[in-house]
Amino acid sequence: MTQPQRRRIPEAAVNRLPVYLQILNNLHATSVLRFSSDELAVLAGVNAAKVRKDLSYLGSYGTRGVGYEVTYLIHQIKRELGLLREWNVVVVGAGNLGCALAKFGGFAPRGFPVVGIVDNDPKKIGQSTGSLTIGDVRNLGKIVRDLNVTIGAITTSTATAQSAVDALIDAGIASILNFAPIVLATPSSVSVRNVDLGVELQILSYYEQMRTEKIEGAKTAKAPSSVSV
Amino acid sequence: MTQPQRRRIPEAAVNRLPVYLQILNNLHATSVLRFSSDELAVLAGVNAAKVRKDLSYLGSYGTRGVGYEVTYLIHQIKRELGLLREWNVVVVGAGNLGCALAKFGGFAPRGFPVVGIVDNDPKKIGQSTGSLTIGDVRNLGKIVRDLNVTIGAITTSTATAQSAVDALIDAGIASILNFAPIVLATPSSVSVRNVDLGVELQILSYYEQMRTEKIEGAKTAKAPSSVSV
DNA sequence: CTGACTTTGTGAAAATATGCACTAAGGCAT
DNA sequence: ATGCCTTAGTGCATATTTTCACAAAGTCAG
Repeated sequence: MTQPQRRRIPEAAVNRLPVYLQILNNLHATSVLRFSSDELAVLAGVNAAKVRKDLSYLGSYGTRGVGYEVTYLIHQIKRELGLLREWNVVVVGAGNLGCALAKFGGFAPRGFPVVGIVDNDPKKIGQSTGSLTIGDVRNLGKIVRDLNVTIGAITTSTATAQSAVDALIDAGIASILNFAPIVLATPSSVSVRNVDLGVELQILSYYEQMRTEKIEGAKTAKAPSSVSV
Repeated sequence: MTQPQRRRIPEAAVNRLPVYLQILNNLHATSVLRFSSDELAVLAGVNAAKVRKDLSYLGSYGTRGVGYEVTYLIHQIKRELGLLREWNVVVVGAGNLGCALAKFGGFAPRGFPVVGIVDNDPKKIGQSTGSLTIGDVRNLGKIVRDLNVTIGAITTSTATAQSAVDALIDAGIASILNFAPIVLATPSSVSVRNVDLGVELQILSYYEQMRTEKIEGAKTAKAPSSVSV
């Protein structure tokens, strides 16, 4: 064992680190230099002990009696999340959403430049969207190789989403952001994050209904106040 | 206690029910009449015991030795999630995303019609997007009352998201779908679901980095294969 | 230098969630 | 009818996550 032995961070904590990072970036923008676990906890809407435990997975970067340094912690979270480098993204499916993602410049500055977009529709292939030209999904392997892509975003129709993910996996992609409302079949070595507004609305519906019933009858419903997707 | 005593469903199960529903709707569309917990488990990418336990929170609606009826289970999940009625949605923030949500007809048929959209920009107020006219955010209270809105979607800039949520809460809204990359301050009686692609990409980045390191060194990284937001 | 005060880092307890493995029930062939 | 086969429902063990509560470690005033 030559390396400083990287701790495996619990999944629940990994899901919160980007939120902390977001907040710390804001603090930094407003010239705040230091923060305590309590302050971050309030801003993130979580328990202070949870903040400390989450941050402790990164190492012991706080000072007792004082707190944490904003810029230093930002660096440590970025290091842990792999944000000290860029990860190139390819979009599969050049519909409304796919083109919007390709045009939207907001990801490049955060380290996730969209470097390619492909479709299977001959009418779309060759057209341009933003600064990109829509490629042929059959060339996905070459695109991934040539442009050093590591993340694939699926914005196809539901019907073609599975073949899109198959193509991405064939091309060697192991990280997928899926916008199609379908559960993709993937090997366990591949990470998939699903973004499905329908699912989110239905979850809200459940707790809304609980509240409605509670008012009418006398039930006990406890909804999670805030959930990060 | 007059009612048949509604069980409180664990949060983790609530998050999965919409996924099951999605799959069952597909099965129904392909004329499948029955399914076993095993079959649904494969399609949903989860453990069969988990499927059975999740479905058992709805009641005992399966038949041993046979399985579950597709249409009956669809009905039961909808009932539990509160999807037997419609929930009206108002969009706050008439930018690209907000207008896209207003125009996109995909939510109305799933029970979440977008009935209003508002903004604080005088230049936008009065213009139309899809079949809706952009209203003044200062009239939110009236809009919510008149159109019987229960869910608010925040698609404003990050800077105005908190005032948007304050306005929604003032108007009596308790279910919020937030697209702004910020943690909203809300009373605990309000449900918030956050949709933040930056967060999703950063989580993918973490596991991608783990894989990369694993290949170079000899580490143990275990990424969750698929996660529903 | 000392003692009061603050805040981290972390064991340990509590709460949730998962998954195994078995029992109970129903269908179906004989 | 009988008995085999299948699959739901669930008790229980395990794993994960959250929270508490306190010792350790630092700052700072005097």
